[in-house]
Amino acid sequence: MRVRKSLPKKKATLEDVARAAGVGPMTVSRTINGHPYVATETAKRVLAAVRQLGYRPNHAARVLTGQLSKTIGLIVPDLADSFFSIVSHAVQEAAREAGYIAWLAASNGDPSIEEAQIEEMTHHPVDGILLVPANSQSKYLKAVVSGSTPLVTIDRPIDGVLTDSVEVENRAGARIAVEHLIGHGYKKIACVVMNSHLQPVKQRIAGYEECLRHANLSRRKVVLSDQNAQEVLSKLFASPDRPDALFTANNSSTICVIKTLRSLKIKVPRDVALIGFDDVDFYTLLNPPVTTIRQPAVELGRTSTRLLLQKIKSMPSTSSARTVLPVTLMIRESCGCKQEVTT
Amino acid sequence: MRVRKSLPKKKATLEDVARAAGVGPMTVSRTINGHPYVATETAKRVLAAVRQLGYRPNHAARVLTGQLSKTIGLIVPDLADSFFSIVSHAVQEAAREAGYIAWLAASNGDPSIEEAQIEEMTHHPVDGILLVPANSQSKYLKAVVSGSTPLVTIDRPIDGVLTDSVEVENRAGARIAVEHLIGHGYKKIACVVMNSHLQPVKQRIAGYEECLRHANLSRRKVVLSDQNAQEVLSKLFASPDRPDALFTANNSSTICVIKTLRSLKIKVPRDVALIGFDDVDFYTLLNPPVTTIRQPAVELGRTSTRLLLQKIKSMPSTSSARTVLPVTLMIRESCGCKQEVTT
DNA sequence: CTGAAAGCGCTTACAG
DNA sequence: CTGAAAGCGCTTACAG
Repeated sequence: MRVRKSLPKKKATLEDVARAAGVGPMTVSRTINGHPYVATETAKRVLAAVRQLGYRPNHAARVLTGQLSKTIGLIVPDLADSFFSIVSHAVQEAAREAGYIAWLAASNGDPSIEEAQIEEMTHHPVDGILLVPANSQSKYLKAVVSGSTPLVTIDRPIDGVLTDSVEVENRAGARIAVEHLIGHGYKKIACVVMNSHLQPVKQRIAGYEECLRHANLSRRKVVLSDQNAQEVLSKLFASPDRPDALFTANNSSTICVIKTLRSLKIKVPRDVALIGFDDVDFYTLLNPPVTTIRQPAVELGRTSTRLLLQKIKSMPSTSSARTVLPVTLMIRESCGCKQEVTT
Repeated sequence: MRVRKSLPKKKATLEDVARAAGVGPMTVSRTINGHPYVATETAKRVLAAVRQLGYRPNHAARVLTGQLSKTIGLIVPDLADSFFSIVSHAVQEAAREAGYIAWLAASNGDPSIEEAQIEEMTHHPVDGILLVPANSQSKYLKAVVSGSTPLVTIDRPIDGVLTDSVEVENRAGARIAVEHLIGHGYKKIACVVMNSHLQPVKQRIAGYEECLRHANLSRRKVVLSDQNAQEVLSKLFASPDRPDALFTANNSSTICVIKTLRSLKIKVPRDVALIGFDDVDFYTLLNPPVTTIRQPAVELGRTSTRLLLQKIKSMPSTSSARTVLPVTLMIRESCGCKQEVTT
């Protein structure tokens, strides 16, 4: 813990330090920035003065002279969402460890808010932006990609342009889930989705279909909204070929389905099995505990931050790449597996 | 959506605009900042030039001349925590609406990280800081409060100094919870806590004790950790006067208790009733749904942001105040209440 | 209503 | 190894 006699009214400037150390401003600047060619003796005097005055370089002045701002922007649809909040926390941490500040913004999934945030960030300026695009088709985003601010997308790519992106194995993950259901002997596996316009969800659907086609089983995609869930699912389960298993392709659909099945008195996994994509801690507390595909949220945050920071250092000669992170099947009970009650 | 022919390599400066508009730099500055005394005709020309050049004021330059940075810092223990992530989202939103940037940082509950973050923020500088203190007793924090950066604490006060703080009715909320349990006829109500060093938790315990003292019932405080939960609770329920109801004073203890009771085959509410402090969406999905005291997380974020922004505007003549937000009893089934299954 | 001057605190060349 | 000069892009007084 630093001790300070009294909080100085005016913050010390580089010149103050120079005067106190009896050197020129440049020597202070060089010392602080770890430049070579500073006599060890001089450096000591400067450092002493810095400590004594509690000097901290003025950020604005540095930026004004063309230095990096050491700030990255992160834009997610919703900071309160469990998945994005984990990603955000990881980004914040990785940024801090690298001496970077994280400017966090939420778009609420609104492309116009997203655009305004990006405009602000690029002009502020930040050194780079981490983005979970609200709309993959956005023309504006395409233009940003070819702009001068390094950008890395998280979870979702931008259509039609080559960007650095960090995603998860959506397609393969869906296949793993569906294969597991097939392994249980289920024949009528339906895929339930909300927000089916999102890239990752589309990929999960593709994985689902691919897998069933392979197994020669019939496919059935059910698009849900919070409003029509009751009606759609009750119809689905009243139909002659009602499904014996469900693959819910994202968190919101998993929750919606669980709620609705309960009110319809359809028991999981007795009446229908269930595997969801995207894991949430609370799923272990549900009855039955929900089997899911877990996404590496922390890794997503750390990896994308690292990538962006690299890109910032090596601009503009960098080529873009897609990084795909593996997912894990978390076997619990909603899929039909039994599980011992262990502590 | 703004259209740009080509992304200009160099950003336009105020002087560029002045030249394009055929006026002096000051006139541009005044126009942009909405000062009076600019001829409407001139203003029009300036604005046209601004638009045409895609001019955006340079933030660093403004800050360097002593303007507000229009940035506030928010430090929470954990961005991934459901409660703090909701608060953070609200802060971010309220800040954006006011034209402010939110610099989000997580302390991980570590006072030394917290201190480093605050130092960085104050020197950056930010115009103000929103803080969920990791350690209420910190000497460092006390010093910060008397510093020149406006500070508002969220959820937890700083001991021994007068700060602006926005909290919730911890004490009264606990009383409401315990009174509800008493209303059910329970006589042996234990209070289970984790992290009992935190101010809000202490207040909840105080409310619990106050209420039971009033009702002339015996008190019993149980301090839990994830490691000893199994042992402590099994002992508790093996004892002759085992509790017939539990008040879990925070989210982590609620979850830990629910998990442990399950593995001990103790049914809620049949064998023991339960009310938790701090509500989480998922509690509605548990069996039984958990009755809780809900904290107004969004309001906490919005109110504290508003307060901080006010303080920034009116510094330094402001007096400090504690704002206490009301909580709500969310009656579900773990307390012993029956509930119709409604959609 | 408008503008030229000076300065915010730093850093990048340029000279020693 | 060290320093004086100029400038980053804006704004605050100060003059008209």
